[in-house]
Amino acid sequence: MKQVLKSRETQDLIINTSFELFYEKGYNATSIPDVMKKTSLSKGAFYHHFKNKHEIGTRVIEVIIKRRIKEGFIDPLKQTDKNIPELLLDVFTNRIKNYSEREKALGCPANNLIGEIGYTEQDFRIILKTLFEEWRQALINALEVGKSRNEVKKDVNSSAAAISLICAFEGVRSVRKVYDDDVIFNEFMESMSVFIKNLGV
Amino acid sequence: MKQVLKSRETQDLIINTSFELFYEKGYNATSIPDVMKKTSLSKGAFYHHFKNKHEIGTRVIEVIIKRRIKEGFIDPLKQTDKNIPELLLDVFTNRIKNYSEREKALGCPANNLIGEIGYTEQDFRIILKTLFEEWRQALINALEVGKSRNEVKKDVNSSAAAISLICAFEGVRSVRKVYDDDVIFNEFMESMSVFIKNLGV
DNA sequence: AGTAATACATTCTAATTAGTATGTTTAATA
DNA sequence: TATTAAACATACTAATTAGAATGTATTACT
Repeated sequence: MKQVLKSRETQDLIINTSFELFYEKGYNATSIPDVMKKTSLSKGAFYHHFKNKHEIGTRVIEVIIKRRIKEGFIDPLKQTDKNIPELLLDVFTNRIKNYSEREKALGCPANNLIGEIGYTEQDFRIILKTLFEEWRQALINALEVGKSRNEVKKDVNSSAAAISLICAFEGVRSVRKVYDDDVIFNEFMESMSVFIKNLGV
Repeated sequence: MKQVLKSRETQDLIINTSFELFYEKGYNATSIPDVMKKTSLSKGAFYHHFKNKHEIGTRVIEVIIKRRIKEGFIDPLKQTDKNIPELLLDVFTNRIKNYSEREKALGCPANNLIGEIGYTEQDFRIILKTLFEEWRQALINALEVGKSRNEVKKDVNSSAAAISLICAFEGVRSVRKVYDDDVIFNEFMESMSVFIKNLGV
């Protein structure tokens, strides 16, 4: 097999496996031997491709977590031909409805990582900030389009509403982890729906 | 010094120190030696008073985290002589305004712990669930009192609104960790205020 | 074809960890 | 006051960890 391809494949395997373990056990509770045991590769393979644990942490955020949020939350917001309040409702509630039991129980990978960030690991914070900022801008843009088409009230503070939507969503995924119960999601969606309708004209 | 008093004092010191380190570095990233170095006591002292790390984890949640949420969020909700929407606004926004830089940067201790919970550590989850449920009930009760006094719309789903308030609050403390910026809190409070006002008649 | 570089595997070290076993001192009790 | 038990401290073990050093097979290059 071609070297560049093989190398790429191995790196992807390590990144994906790391993500799975970070998601299941947390970043700090996952060791490099843990990861490499699951890949059936050796420790040598890891340190050939990555400098240290911190580097795989950043790679996981940059590659996997970023992709998940982009595909799941940011890209769908670009369908600005749709009615904006309806689009928002759809993005935030349908996403929740389609979560697997595993995703419900384990919460949001990005949010879990944030929970683990203290004064150390500021690098992770910076990358996540950029990602959240992109998400926030996509929401602001959608709301502004909505205003211009008279689908969203003119007096809505788009930036504030955008932050609130993100916070509420991240919050419910945390709280749902504690409850381990679909009632939480259902009641949250009801309130979310009221909140979004109140943004509309 | 009396033995029971001395013992109690030492346990409190270990619990408080553990909380501080769990809060700053996270539960998994904090070791027992870390804690005991900070108390200036020995490892022997720790294992004389506690069975293992898991036990100090549960004690920290039961004693410190529970007290913080009770005093900061649940007890204030019992002033049901006040106008309910105003009370809610006060509890949720004033709390945020008074956070220290440290508390802003480190987020909510309960939420951080939730982030670290995976399939393992289900014990932590159960204790936190009871606490959140108490919080939720206090909110539901306040909203129901508000309805009975015609301060809150009759068609508000109290349970759903309660969950949303909790989720939004936990969410903003997560997101604020990422942003490291007061703008987030200010905009969140604006949206929170709109949401709460929409609950009122 | 011969040399070099890459992709790993194996082996090692040094540090850190949870937890135990065994002291020693201080306070309680009979 | 003698005995006991509690509150620690010290010293240990065994496992796990991050990461380095070194070896080997495979691919790339000249």
